[in-house]
Amino acid sequence: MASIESKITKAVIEGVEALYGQTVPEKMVQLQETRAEFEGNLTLVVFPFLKISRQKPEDTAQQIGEYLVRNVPDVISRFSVVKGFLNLVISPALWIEMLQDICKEEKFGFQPVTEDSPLVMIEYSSPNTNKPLHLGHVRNNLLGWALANVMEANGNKVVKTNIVNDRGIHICKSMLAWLKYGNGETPESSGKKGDHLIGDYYVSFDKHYREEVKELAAKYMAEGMEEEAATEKAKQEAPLIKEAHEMLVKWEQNDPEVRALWRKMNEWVYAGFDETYKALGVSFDKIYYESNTYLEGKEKVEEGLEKGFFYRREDNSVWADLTAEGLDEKLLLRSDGTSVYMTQDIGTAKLRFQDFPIDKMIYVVGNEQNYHFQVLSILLDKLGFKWGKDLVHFSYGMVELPNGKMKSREGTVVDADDLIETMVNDAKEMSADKMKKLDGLTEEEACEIARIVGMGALKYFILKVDARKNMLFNPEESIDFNGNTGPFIQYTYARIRSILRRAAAEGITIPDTLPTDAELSDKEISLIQHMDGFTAAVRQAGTDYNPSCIANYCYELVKEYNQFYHDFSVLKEEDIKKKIVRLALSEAVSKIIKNGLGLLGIEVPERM
RNA sequence: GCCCCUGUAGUUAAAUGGAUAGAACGAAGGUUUCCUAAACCUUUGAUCCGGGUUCGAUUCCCGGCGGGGGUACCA
Repeated sequence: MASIESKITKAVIEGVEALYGQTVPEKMVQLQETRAEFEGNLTLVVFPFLKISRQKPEDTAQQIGEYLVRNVPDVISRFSVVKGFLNLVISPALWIEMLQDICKEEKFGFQPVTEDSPLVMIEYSSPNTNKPLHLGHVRNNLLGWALANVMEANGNKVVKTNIVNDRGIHICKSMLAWLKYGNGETPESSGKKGDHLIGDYYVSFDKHYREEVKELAAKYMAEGMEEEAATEKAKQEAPLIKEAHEMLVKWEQNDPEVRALWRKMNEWVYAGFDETYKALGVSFDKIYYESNTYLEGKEKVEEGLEKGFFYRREDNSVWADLTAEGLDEKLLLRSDGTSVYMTQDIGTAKLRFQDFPIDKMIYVVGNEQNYHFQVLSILLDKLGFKWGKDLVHFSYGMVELPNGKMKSREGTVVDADDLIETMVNDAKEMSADKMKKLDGLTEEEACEIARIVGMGALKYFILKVDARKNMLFNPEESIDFNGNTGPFIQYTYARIRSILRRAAAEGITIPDTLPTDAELSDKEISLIQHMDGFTAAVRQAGTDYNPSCIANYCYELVKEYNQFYHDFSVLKEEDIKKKIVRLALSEAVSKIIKNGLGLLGIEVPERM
């Protein structure tokens, strides 16, 4: 409708000028879909013009309507006025034309990427290497992947990147526990996925550490300390944590043994992550490791110090004073010279800037980091990164469970691998009895469909929610395959494909030129009109950085098609023109579903 | 304390400042000689409170109340 809407917008602007002698900005022309209870396809809201026309809403609408029918009769065949709303009936031939465009265009609604397109880098996932991925990571990965697709569909060159937090005290904890309690266990010997193996040792460390703290605190209390102070001291003095710190120091000093173990264990974790990423269907163009970037960050901070952006305190720690920007002072280097989170992000930025001519940087990170990115933006800008000031923190909400927040220590995390397996298995069970109707499917094909549907359910469940909002993940509801769910949309796709296969078998294909004089029912027009909304949904997802509107759009479209599907027969229609139009409609809907879900990283099955 | 985000049916969640707030799940009922019933239809039920701007406010502004997050040597 881009074309229809812009035609009308132009005509309205001309009309207002001819009638009332004033040019109005395009923004004032508000066109919306006509509500089902009134006749018409598009509705112009005339309230904004009242000040110019100096007449009653009804009269203004009537005058504009008459002007349009007179001047663009090929676009608008007739109109009606309800209060301040001018309902326009669009000429049927235009709808057919639009339908044809949708069918022809392979990537309907997308903008082409050219050499001159801006380069957008998207960072997402960003795991720690001491534990497997959980539900929170799943939301991050799905959003990051979808956002990358959306940016590309809006005509940007996209580089997907991951920063792996592969160093620090937490990794040392896993390493230490493995040395102490591991008996040389490996992924091969235990049959565990590498990331789960390491995660288990992280948990094991925590368990032993807490025991030590408890004992030590009891000892301090026996010596007369208050409970709180005793616990605090015990946390710092426990032998295990001291050992872990020693290990971290050795790591920083490049101790060969520690480094070798670190490398070995990280490799196990990466192998595990790769499996999970593959199952989620996400990938990266470039992976950065914090062990390579944290030193760069220190250098960059020193540089900023020399230039006078930052200052050093008496205890040797380095700070940025952001009070002028209305923020606090922020630590950049600890008094012992070691780096913090912010330092590492600055170093990573430096490397990225060296590697790519980045025009825009998007960080997909949870909303608990809002303040961090506000500060990072200012710091990068000060340090001379041209994209620093406008960096986008794609800030998504937490995932909560019915019984509260996820906490790894309390064992209330939902593991990503478990979740994926459960979803796919449920899809398999679900389809087992439905599959009877699909003869000739091999076991392998049935499994593939179950995988597509199970993952579709999971992805859609997460992506349909506004990214900024915290969401509740109810494991039972997420497996639902009815209602506003991925499988519901996939099912419609499969049915349409089935219709098209049958039509092809009957020797009916959609011609390059659709019959422009075919009759269209209101439902068919409304469906074509909705299809065009896809373009707007893709644009909006790109400007708002919010994939959820695409998910909701697809659902609306499918719902509408399903009603159509039940009211009309596509294949049994005798009027060949109508039949072709309905086939074209079905084809167009299936194409949009495929493109739309594709943006979300959801596959569509040819049959299910 | 200060800063940021958020508040819509029992639940999960839509709505560039536009018409009677649109769905899904749940609950109750109905539809299949018909292109895939994983479908469709009917019934049930909601904008936290108080002001303001506007022809018009779920949306924007101010003040309460509720929920979440951050808050300087954790990442």
